[in-house]
Amino acid sequence: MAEKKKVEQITSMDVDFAQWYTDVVRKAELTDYTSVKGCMVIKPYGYAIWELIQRQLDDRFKEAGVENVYLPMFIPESLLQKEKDHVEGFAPEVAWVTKGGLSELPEKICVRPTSETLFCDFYSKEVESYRDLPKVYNQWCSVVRWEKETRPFLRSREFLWQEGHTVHATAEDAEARTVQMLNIYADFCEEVLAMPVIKGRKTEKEKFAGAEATYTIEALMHDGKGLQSGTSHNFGDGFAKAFGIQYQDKDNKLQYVHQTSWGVSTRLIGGIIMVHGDDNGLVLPPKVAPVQVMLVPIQQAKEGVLDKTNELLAELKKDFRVKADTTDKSPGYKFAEQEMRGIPLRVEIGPRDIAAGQAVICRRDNGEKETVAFTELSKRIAELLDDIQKSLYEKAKAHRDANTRVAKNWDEFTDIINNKQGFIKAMWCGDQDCEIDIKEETGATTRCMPFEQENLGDVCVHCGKPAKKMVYFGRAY
RNA sequence: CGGCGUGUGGCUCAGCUUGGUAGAGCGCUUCGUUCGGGACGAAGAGGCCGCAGGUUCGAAUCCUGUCACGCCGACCA
Repeated sequence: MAEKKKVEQITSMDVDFAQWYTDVVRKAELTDYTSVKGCMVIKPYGYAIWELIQRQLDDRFKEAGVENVYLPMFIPESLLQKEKDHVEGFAPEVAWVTKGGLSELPEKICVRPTSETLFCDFYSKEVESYRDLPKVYNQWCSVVRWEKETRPFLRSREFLWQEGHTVHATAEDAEARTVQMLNIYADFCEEVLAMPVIKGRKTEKEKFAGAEATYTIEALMHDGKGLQSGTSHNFGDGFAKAFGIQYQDKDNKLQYVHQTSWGVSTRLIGGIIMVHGDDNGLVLPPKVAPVQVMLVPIQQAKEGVLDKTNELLAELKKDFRVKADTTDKSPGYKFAEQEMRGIPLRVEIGPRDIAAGQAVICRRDNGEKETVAFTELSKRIAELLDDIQKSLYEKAKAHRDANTRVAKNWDEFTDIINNKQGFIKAMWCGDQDCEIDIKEETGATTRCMPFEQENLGDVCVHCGKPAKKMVYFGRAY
């Protein structure tokens, strides 16, 4: 039998998707568990992905006029409680500090689950005149939410994210900023993460605690479940009234500001894994791959092989994130290892190649191999990385489209949920009780009311009352 | 918070039913041979069996308690 010896094979995604995910995270060395439940070590390779996300997203923020700041991780209880809906939404998952050193604190302090209240407190002092507006601040930080069930990247008790918080003079300005940031997220996901997303608005039930409107980008994972990948909230003047954030306008009248907030987290890494990964492990889009090209010398003890590898490494380093694997492992081991880590391209350099003045390039996404002359290597690698980036997006989009179905009536809806998974497009009456019934009966939630509405009929898919909106439904992470 | 499950070298696990000086594979170290899809040989290092009580001459093993982690639900990025 030509059966290869498989050392510690990962679980197939078709057998058990959740186990597959856990295996990939562990074997690709993205994270490790710690002695605090739900808190993970993000290992160098995983953190490098986050740094690439951070850098490229931050660049887009800066282009959009965003300034970075840093606020404390502690919020006094009294401050958290100023906005009623907000505190009710977050209270069940807040971690509290009750002691400082050996003495009880006079007032409990919470570890930020999100920083709206701190920003509001800050803005109430910072904003006086219409000339002070707008303020477009963002912070990169971690937040803590005491979740019951945790999974690496998808739901941890402490996670890394960015949270933007803005104040504006008018409702129109706030709305424009909310949508602008959602568009930045969507473009980023599609162009950098190769992850297609649906843009839309959350229902009243699903919106952020304290928000007037929540916009979202929703992605479909390989197993047919949805992932809320980023949100942008318009707060109107609700927080401003709770926190007394006012400015004097040109007519010398006091006005409340209008606010927004928006965020994406390390959950995006979970999205990358579940959108692009396969049974050989992680598959990284070149734009977020810490190593885009791995050089693998074959018979590296032979005269000239290592020299050529190092020569190519030095040359390619100018244009790509490239490394050479010169460990003593066998080539087959290295191949499998690099596939597990999702490295987009592998370049094999052996005695035969060197004699012929060429190398073998192998793509992670489809396994295709080709031989390329050393002189053409850099050019070809650039082309291939570009092509992989595009192919991954196309493949993910094709998968999402193939798993997005229209349900015209309740029979169709339940059939899809029970037998096919994926997104369901259906008409909805807009009634929250109906939304709750749908969830209880099927486990499906409203993912969003997409900006791009289609008319699929006149009546609600569940209750038959007149339909108000076309909604994406699905089971979600 | 409910259900299920698991805690034994770095990892995956066996041993537990029927108590008697702690095992395997992988990984790791050193040396040598290898190298085009997870190579091989030789010699080594490494564990008070999650924790605390109890039973016993004797506990990884039996009893009680406790903690932790994982998965599935409900809640949530």
